[in-house]
Formats: sequence, structure tokens, C-alpha cells
Amino acid sequence: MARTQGSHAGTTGPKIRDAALRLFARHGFAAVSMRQIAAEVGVQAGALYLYTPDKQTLLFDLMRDHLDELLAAWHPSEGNAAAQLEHFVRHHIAYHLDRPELVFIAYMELRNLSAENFAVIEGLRRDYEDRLEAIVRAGVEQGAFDVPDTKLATLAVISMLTGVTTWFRDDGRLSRGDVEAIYWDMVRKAVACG
Amino acid sequence: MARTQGSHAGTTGPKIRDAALRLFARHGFAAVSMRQIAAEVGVQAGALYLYTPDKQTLLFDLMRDHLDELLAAWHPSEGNAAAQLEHFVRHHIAYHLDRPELVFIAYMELRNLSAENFAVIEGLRRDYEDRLEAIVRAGVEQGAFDVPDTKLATLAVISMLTGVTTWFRDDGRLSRGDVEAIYWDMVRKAVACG
DNA sequence: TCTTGAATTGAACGGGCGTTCATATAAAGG
DNA sequence: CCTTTATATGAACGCCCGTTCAATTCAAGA
Repeated sequence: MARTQGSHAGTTGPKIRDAALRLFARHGFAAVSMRQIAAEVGVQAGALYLYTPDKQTLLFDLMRDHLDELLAAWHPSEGNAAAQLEHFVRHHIAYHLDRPELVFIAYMELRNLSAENFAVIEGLRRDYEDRLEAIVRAGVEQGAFDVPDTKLATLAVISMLTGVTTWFRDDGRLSRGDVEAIYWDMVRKAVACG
Repeated sequence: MARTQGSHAGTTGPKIRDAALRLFARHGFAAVSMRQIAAEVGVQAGALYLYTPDKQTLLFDLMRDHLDELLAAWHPSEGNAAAQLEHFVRHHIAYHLDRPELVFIAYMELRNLSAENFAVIEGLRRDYEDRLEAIVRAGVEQGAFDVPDTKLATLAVISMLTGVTTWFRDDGRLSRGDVEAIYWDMVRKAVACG
């Protein structure tokens, strides 16, 4: 049986993922070595291979789990299209500001994935975009919104919202709530009629 | 004197920059070796050092020249705030769609710059953002626009516009002109009064 | 034709890379 | 207490890295 007391069993795995997340986000996947990750965890490089088959899978697992959790964390709200869109906007900002490193990695390290792994991640991202597009399209059909193209409106809103993670600081001029409100105001107007 | 006929004089430098641009954009700065760049140019790795002091300067020069040209290429237009904003939106999209690799690098490889080089690039980017913010602020002061925060509106618009380079394809559903018009419509509404 | 010197080669430098594996350690189960 | 087995070590594998530099090539100027 696995050791469960007085040993590192059950803790090394998560520590490796945490260290990899932090280092990949700061320096980039290609610039970080397995030895650096191991040093951060306090272990030798060989030990990493008890927890991941190789370096790329370590990256892929971080991305996939991030997107899985993102999809699992969001549930469509009750209410009209505007209320649903506001919920999406606020949730997207709040969720991403809590995980800036995962967001960074999931958007920047796609090219370091194999073709199969890339396809998986792209599929999950598409699922997420589709949820937003469904809200936008419903709003348009109900006459609540008016956008020139629902697909482009979706991509534009997601780009806009995700950009927040590149500049937001908790000790900055605006609180998270302020930023949510400001972005919701701009999104609301961008998809409004007229 | 430099050889000007029957030799590669005057052509190797640009070829190195072209190859570096293409490879950095495709695989990332850290994942590309000087030997790969040299092979793409048809030269040995040592020859690269006749044209750049080191690998990072090669990256920095690409970024700095890109932003210098971006700043030099845009001139404020005549007309009211809305006309100036439309000009900015269309110019940003058109200019960036012509240089997707430079855009990608300038946004993704910042962490591979030394502190001094990073400061230079950040300064140039700030200059560019300031030009958009000046338009937005003028529009607000004239009563043509109404945004909750001019700085955030600026960042939101730039994120939104730059995102186009990640998905646009020339053989896709929409032409560049279509995309410009659609994004201008959304930006126009996002900053509009009401 | 000969000299000059910019352009380029190719080998070398020290070091780090991802990954493997025989071996050691130590907690859990009997 | 003794066996089992998950956990971890540390050395080794072959390979590639950024960069340097003495030697070579060859077009241009005299």
C-alpha cells in the first residue's frame, strides 16, 4: 500500500504540478527544465517520472484540467439574455483573475502541444466559446441584442475579458468588482441594439 | 569594401531576421536554436554572430522595429472623435493582419527579454496605447463617447482588436474589410453614450 | 595580378537537456 | 520483526545548446 503518513506520498504529485505551473507561466514551457521543476519541489529530476510520463504531458494535464474546471465551474443562470451575459462576463473575469498563471499557460503554450493534445485543448476552448455564443445568439433572436456577427462578437468579448489578466493587480486603482462592472458596461453596450 | 555582387553581402542580415521571425513565431523563442535559424538561412551558426551580438538581441530588435514601425505608420486623422476612433480601429486591424508573426512575438515573448529590453518594449507599447486613450478621452470630453474608464476602455479595445490575429484567415468566411467593419461597429457601440 | 579585408566556415568550449534505470530507503501489512 | 512495495536517488545515456575563434574563401580596389 502507499505510504500515507510520515512520507511524501500524495503530496509530491501536486507539488510538481504547482511548481511546473509557476515556472511555465514565468519563463515559458520550453525555457523550463525538468531539473528546475524538481529543484523547486525538493526532489531529483528522475522522481518526476513517477508522476508524469514526460514533460509535455505535464503541460497538457495542466491545460486540460484548467479547461475542464472552467467548464465545470460555469452554470448558465436564470433570467433573460442580458442577465445571462452579465453573469458570464463577471464569472469569466473573476474566475480568470483567480488563476492568472493557468490562463497565461493555456493561451500561450498551445504550440508546445502535440497535434492530438492540441486538438483536445482546442475542443475544450471551443466548448467554452460556444456557451458564450449561445447566450449572444439567444439575445439576438429575442431582440435584446444586436451584433453584426455572433461568432465575432463572441471572440471579441472573450479577447477583451481575458486581456484583463495581463494588467490587473490586486493593489491597483480598481477592485475586482470595479473591473467586472466596467467591463460589463462596455460589453452590454457593444451588444446592445442601435 | 563590402562585396556587393556575386556574394551574399547585404542579404544575409535580412534573411536571418526573416528566419528568426518565422521560427520564433512558430515554435517560440526558447524552443528555437541558433543552429535552426542558421540552417533556414543556409549558413553556419557562427555566421549569425556577424549580424547580432546574441540570440536575445535578435528577438529584441524584431520587437523594437515592429513597434517603431507601428508607431510610425499611424497618423491621427482629421475629423471628430468617432472618425478618429474608426480610423484607429481599422488601421490597427489591417496593420496587424499584415504582420501576424510580429504581433504574436511582440505579445508572447516579453518574458524572454532582459529587464532593460523589456522596459524599452513596454514604453513603446504604452506610447501606442496612449494614442488610443487620447482619442477616447477627447471623445468623452466632447460628449461623443461615454465610457466608465478611459484607461480600461483603451485596454479593452486593444485586446479585442489584437485578438483578431489569432483566428483570422484570408480564405475564411469574412474579408478583412468585413472584419474591420464588424469590429468598428462593436467598438463604436461600446464607447457610445447611453 | 596582387593585396586587402569582409564574409563565412567548422571545430571546439563548457554546460544543460529529457529521460532511463539499477539501487537504496522506509513506511505499511502480516 | 520481516517482507513488501511505493517512493526516491544519483549516475549515466546521447544529444543539443549559445557562443567563440583561428583559418579559409573570394570579390573588389589598386
